[in-house]
Amino acid sequence: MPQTVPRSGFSPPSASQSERAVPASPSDIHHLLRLLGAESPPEPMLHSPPTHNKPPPPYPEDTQLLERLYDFEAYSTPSPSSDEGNIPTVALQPSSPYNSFQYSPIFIKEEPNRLTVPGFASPYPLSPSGSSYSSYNQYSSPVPQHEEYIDIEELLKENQILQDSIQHQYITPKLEVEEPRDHVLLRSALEDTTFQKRHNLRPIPIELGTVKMEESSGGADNDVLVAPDIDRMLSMAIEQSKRDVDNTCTVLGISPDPMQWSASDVKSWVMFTVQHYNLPMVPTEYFAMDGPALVALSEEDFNQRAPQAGSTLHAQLEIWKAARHDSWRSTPWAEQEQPSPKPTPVGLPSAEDTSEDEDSESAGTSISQGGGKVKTGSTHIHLWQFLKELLASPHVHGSAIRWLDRSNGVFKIEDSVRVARLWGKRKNRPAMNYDKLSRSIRQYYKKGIMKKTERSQRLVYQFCHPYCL
DNA sequence: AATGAGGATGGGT
DNA sequence: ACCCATCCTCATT
Repeated sequence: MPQTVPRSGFSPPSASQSERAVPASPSDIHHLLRLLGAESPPEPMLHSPPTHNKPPPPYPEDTQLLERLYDFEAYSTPSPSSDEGNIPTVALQPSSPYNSFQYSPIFIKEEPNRLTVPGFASPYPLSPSGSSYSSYNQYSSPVPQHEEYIDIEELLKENQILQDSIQHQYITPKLEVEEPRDHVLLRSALEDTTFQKRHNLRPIPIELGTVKMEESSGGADNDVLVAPDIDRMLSMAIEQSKRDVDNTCTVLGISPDPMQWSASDVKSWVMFTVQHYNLPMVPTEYFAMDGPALVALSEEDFNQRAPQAGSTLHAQLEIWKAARHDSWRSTPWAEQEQPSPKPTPVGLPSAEDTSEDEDSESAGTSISQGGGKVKTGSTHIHLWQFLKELLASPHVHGSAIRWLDRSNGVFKIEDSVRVARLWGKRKNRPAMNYDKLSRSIRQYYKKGIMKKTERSQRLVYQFCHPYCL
């Protein structure tokens, strides 16, 4: 049992008692910082089994995990046509949908086929034809491309302002190392590297001298992080993770409550998370289930389905589950503003507790504080432009809408409900549905923006030139 | 039941 | 005027 520290104004969202333990002794911190500063990552066991006696499962890539945590790309913003967003992440795809339609073929990593593992029979076998698996090859894993560089002076300036944040960012992985099993929530929360990505930073060791707190000039040892500071750091890290959850909700158009997810939502979430953390591709057949079923899976279940990505997926799901029950839940998720230090929304009765979250997703401007904005985009966007935006982010929306024939502007709406939901969110039309959306699309026939496909197929539309360019 | 086609109407810009 | 959003009927899958 790790050493614990008195809780002081920090309470992880519905974390079990075992998850509340925080390693905080000076030796721990020193050890962690040393590990952080070292170029070689610590034990490749970010998601190691509960006991240290047990040999770690094979995670071939985990020796580079720490590095990956600083490298992985963030999802792109869904509305490049608007410049109001300021998401502190590096766009995965080209930033504009109007010049980014050719994604180069990218080889993706794939989870080894668990069906070949002796002694394990997956309840979610590949489809008979095996074709459904390959259909996701287009959702390529991100290719690290650090094309964003900033002025060093600007960076230094911001470094000063955000010094606390920086410390959090760098300290987090160590806690994970030290607490491989516990702090499931924190483990994932602390994986956030928004700041690094924003500034194209490499992890650099933080000298303890710079970590000391302004207020702790008294008798406290300069080399010691006092408990409240750690609490504060963890709290901020969790806040960041909440923002990520929130952003992901908006981007994917799914509820923040995994229990509300449909099978399609689960698929989207799995794909997104795998992509987001640069994990090996997971056959979505293994997670062909709805939200409640997914929630019911144990970590072992996750690992069986995805030996390399399972732990992270499970940890991420823990975050979502926890966030669901946290204080910020009372805010309609589609327009959540992140409660910064004070998470108590005033005057907001928690009446709308559960159940109809899926329907309460009124559109919103979604501007979150602190960690950046949820890019919602302009309300005055045209439908055809919006559809192209979604099409331009196959890694995010590929399960909802995708190109069938890019060169001819033929696309298919795979999830009419979600596309309509996203459209309604963008246009601030909570009552939007596919019936109305499709009516608008059909208006394009007359306007020459779209046309009927030669062989009419359900949910398949085609842009006219030059709108498909 | 979900989707497609298209008329009618009204609102917002 | 334009672009939907909404509601509607009827046809098709």
